[in-house]
Amino acid sequence: MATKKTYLSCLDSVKPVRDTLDVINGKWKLPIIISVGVGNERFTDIEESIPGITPKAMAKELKELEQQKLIERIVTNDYPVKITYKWTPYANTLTPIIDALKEWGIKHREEIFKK
Amino acid sequence: MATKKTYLSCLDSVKPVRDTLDVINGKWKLPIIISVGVGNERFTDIEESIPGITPKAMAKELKELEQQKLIERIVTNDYPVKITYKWTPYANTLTPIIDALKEWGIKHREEIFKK
DNA sequence: AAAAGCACTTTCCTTTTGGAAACTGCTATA
DNA sequence: TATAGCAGTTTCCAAAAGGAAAGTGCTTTT
Repeated sequence: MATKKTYLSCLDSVKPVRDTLDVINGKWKLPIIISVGVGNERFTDIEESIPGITPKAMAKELKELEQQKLIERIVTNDYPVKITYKWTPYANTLTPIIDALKEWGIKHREEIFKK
Repeated sequence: MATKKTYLSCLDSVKPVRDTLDVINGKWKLPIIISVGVGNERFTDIEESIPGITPKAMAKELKELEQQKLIERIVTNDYPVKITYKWTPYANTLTPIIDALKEWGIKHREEIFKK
């Protein structure tokens, strides 16, 4: 009889982690979420607050974040038309992730300079 | 006088978050870390425990995780030579991140099915 | 002797990501 | 009237990521 499946299953963790990564992956999604989170609402303000981002990346990522209901695009029909971006309530659920990533990044930088 | 810098700075958060993302980015790094974390030690065991991964991706990501001192590659000079992969102590510092991503993934899936 | 297991590597190819630069159409300000 | 600001779009291109499939060299099991 063939011996099989010597490995241990880790799908309980891997699957939900991958579901999350599918939403927040990429270089720019979390920086944009953070920038909007601190109060930047206008396209150019968000853009200028994130060093290195291009308007092309901005537009693409903002569209995806809108579809995922994490960022809301609001058009006010005053003169002139004003476009603002805001967190949806659902974006708040990401704060534990952002905090964990931020804390690790700070410690990691210390760790690197220590050596 | 020109009015400038209407945006709010978010570099305090964006920079460390990006430092972290530079380490754990990509589709496979966290799944591999999780798999090794639950006790898979052999190349093929890790590979089989992560649906969809190829040996090519495995080899590349394992090398990077080794360089980053998150996974240790251990060669035992018995007959036959045995190669095992293990968490370094530093990998333990990632658990808050993994937990946060896992929890969000579980809730997100519920959220999607609710609608 | 043949087949299977282990730990990978190699080749080929497609898709995705990323960046630079210029451009658009509208409005507001100097 | 010219310039600047806003919210993007478009083009071009290079680099990176991702996947399928086959191969390698060694060992162990049947």
